[in-house]
Amino acid sequence: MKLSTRAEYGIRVLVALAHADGDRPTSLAGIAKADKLPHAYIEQLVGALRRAGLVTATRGHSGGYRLARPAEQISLVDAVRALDGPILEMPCAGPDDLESCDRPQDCSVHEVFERLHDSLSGMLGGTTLAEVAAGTGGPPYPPAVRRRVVAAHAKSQAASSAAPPN
Amino acid sequence: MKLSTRAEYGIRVLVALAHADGDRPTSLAGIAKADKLPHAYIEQLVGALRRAGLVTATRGHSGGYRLARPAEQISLVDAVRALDGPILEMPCAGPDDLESCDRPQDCSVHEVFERLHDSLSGMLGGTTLAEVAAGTGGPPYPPAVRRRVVAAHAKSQAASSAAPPN
DNA sequence: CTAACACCGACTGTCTGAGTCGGGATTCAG
DNA sequence: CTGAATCCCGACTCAGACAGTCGGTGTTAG
Repeated sequence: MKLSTRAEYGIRVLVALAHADGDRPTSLAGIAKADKLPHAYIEQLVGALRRAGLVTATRGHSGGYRLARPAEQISLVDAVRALDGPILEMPCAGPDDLESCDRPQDCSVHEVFERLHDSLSGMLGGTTLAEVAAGTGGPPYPPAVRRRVVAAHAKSQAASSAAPPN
Repeated sequence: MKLSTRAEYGIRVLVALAHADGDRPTSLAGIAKADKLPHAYIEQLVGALRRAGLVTATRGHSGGYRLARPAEQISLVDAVRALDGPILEMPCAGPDDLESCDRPQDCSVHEVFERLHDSLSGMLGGTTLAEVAAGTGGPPYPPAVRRRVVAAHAKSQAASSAAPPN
């Protein structure tokens, strides 16, 4: 399980744009240098972001990119989808394509994938660029959830004999 | 973002074992045929599961595999870790390796990855084989969470101009 | 002794992710 | 009007991982 560098870099760029959100566009070259990202590469990423309507570009001298909407209205799920496509790519995840699962009748795993998908897109969809840029890495996610998550984590750690971290 | 087939098949095998949880071991050949999985392949997967202490094997004629612990005590996160390694593989996710992030100071994205990781391992760690096998795809996850997740999903769908499903 | 099973290392093919390259189109400054 | 700074785009490369396969060995029950 991993997020592609496309998504990662893309988000970094968006965050940079959210930060520099003056009225003048920001050049990719600047972001690339500041964040140590390969310029030619993020160029193509940001193309996807533009086509998805998340950023707007102004060309020519002293041109650059701007967020297309205020950072509070751009969620990470938008970014990831624009860059990586489906959030969870599986033969039979996703809330819609329940039928594409070719396993005979009782595909019990199916529901797990769905929940996984929901979990992911819920978390990503619930986080806006503004929050990330502000450093408050996320929305007011009730601490109870966090606690439960951590507890489950710890429990399963204990259960497994010698589970490696991560 | 995707789960490897290793993890998927591995979970399927585990579920099969949980189902057939009599006292006699179950042969891989049977599972492979019943579930239409490549025999030679899951053989190596199940090796990993054994080495991780999730299943035990008995060799020889009419041998096979058994769950090493009751299905209620095996969570999906155990399985995925045994099969795929780290739950979320990133330069700078994971609750522990915060330092491996080489970005200068303000790696704001960092926290996002951590939350993503928590979200994933929380969901996986909170689901046991028994629940999956029983078809109740998960623990008594409070419906409130599910609702919030779906709402966020819908919201972000609406926000993006024409976001594709999944 | 043989068939059914687990076990193992090595091997292969395909695909995708991560980036590069070279050029074109646009705009602004001097 | 020339040149520099941008965005824009398609084509290309290259390495590594993933998904399997293969051939053979060890072990046990009937």
